[in-house]
Amino acid sequence: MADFMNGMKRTAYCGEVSVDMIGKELVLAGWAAKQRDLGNLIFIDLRDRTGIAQLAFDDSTGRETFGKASSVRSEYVLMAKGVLRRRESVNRDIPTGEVELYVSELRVLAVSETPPFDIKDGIKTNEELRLRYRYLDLRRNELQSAILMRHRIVKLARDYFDKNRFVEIETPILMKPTPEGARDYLVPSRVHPGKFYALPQSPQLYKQLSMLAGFDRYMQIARCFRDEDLRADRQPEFTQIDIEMSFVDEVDVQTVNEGLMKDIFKEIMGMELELPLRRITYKEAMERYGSDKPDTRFGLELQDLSDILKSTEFAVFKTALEAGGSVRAINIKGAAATLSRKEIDKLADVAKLFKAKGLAFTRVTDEALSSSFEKFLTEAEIEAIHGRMDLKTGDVLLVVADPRDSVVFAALGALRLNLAKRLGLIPENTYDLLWVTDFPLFEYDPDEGRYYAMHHPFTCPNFEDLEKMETDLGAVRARAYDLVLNGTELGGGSIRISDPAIQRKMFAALGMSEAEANDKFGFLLEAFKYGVPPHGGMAYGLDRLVMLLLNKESIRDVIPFPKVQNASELMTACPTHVDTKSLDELSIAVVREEE
RNA sequence: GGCCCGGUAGUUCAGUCGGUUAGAACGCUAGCCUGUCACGCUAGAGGUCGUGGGUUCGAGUCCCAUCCGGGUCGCCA
Repeated sequence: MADFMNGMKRTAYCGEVSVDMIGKELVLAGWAAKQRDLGNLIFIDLRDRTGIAQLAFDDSTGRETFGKASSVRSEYVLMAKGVLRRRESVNRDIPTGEVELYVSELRVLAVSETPPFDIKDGIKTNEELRLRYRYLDLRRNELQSAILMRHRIVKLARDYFDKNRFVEIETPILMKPTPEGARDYLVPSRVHPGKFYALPQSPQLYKQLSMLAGFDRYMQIARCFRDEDLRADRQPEFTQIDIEMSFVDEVDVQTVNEGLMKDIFKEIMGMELELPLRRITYKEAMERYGSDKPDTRFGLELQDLSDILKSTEFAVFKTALEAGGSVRAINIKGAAATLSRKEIDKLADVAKLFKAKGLAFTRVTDEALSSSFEKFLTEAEIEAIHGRMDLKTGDVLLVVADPRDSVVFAALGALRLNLAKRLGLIPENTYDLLWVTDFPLFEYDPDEGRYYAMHHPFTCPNFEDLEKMETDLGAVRARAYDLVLNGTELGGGSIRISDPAIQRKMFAALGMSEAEANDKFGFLLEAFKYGVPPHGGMAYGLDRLVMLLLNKESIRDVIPFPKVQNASELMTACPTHVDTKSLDELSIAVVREEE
């Protein structure tokens, strides 16, 4: 049976014992990371969340205590009282390596089975196993420091916004389903058979109503839920740092958030951020980087060749241009040596993944120039392209043409990232933070044949584009902005519509009747009759921020208890079946279920 | 829903052209060991080769299906 803790109180953390505590009697507590039994001499590495301290036992140690020490195995929970002394041989690899606790009393508070994998940093264990035993994986320093960084960022954000007179307001977790946008997680109502709540995809409407209520500056560390497929940087349940402000324009919101970023980079990373941050428009981001979340840590920028080729006879380019599309290219400087014909064919597969029909190229080596398309062009066209692209010996030019600009951007944008990674063009330990502004208000869905709100239907149009709300939806710009870090969207926000007339235009543009708008958002429209301050806000993905700051590949590495790709949790094995009684109470009949 | 990658002792992996008793390291168990810290030495245990089916004289290896995990496209207002 395990020992009790009675009468013993921890007096120090393992990682914090130091030479100036030598001679003091201390009580340490933690997990046995390692036991080294040398016969008449035993050492135990005791681990807690601050680090490791060495416990020492020898033949002057009481027989019972020595016996316990020799029975200790990995992950036993121990409490040890003793006097801190200088080690006979110092370990320079750990901060506490000059001292050890010479133990007079040892309590084994809990034994442990041999853990299914080693609990140490840098292990290469299969993630499935680590997730099944997440509580063991979380004992590792690597994960502990990620969770600690989360804590520090959240604390810092709360302090920062408090200092700037923001109020943290808790918004409901059970709320009205929102039919547009991501799929909702639904929660059945027992009291209202056949009716459902939804978990929030974001506290959007409540934070806007908080502005209407006069709180003026709102913030929340908000848990959000989206029932969509997962990715390395996407979980069904995630955390946002969510804010909303009244009597502000875009720059006011951005300025407050830049201040937070500056504090985070300074306090967490020890880096000075230059403010104001760089701003580029959506249009420029797409044209130069082929992405609305451009990674600008490296070049490989896109160039438009459409004007040079406007009267070309080459069918591939000609049909793209005649249909209103474009021909664009990137020059991969000096890559001819590394990119063989075969490699370029593989790049074509990448482009095809993004619906490009093919990838045209020119490869210039010392020996020869090989090109998939130049034989179809005139001398003048070739010369103009080489000039604009600065094409020299050793370079590889990649060209994508398509009737849809979006395909050209997506394909070249993906190639750009792919090549930068492969060729090692991305500098390490560089954090490139910028605003992308002037997003389009609408996005066309060719399948449905209609426009959707790119952000959400409460995003304010740019006033200069108001008349286009009736004539040219695709050209209307939104007062929306994204914060981008190293090619990942960290957060986004907008100035909201506070004018009922503009809101009506918005719903009309989305093909939503007045009745439909009232049914879905009636409470908001009603509220907006009673004095709406101009307002706007922003939300950041906390998980992504921590992931990027720690240079992790996956968001799972910074979430304490994450879900796997099929949205289940391996440790508790949820979701799960529920008993018929529970379903009956909810008036729910299951028509199809998983084994 | 589509495509791609992976699954062999507790863990990380190797396993040749389909061939006889499936290996290594670490971990684990036992014994010895007074300055270790990747302790050392000796001995030992440990396998449904993800699962099911098929081809074959013979399958970890080939084929089909399926499960699990990862990446990605669609999706993510």
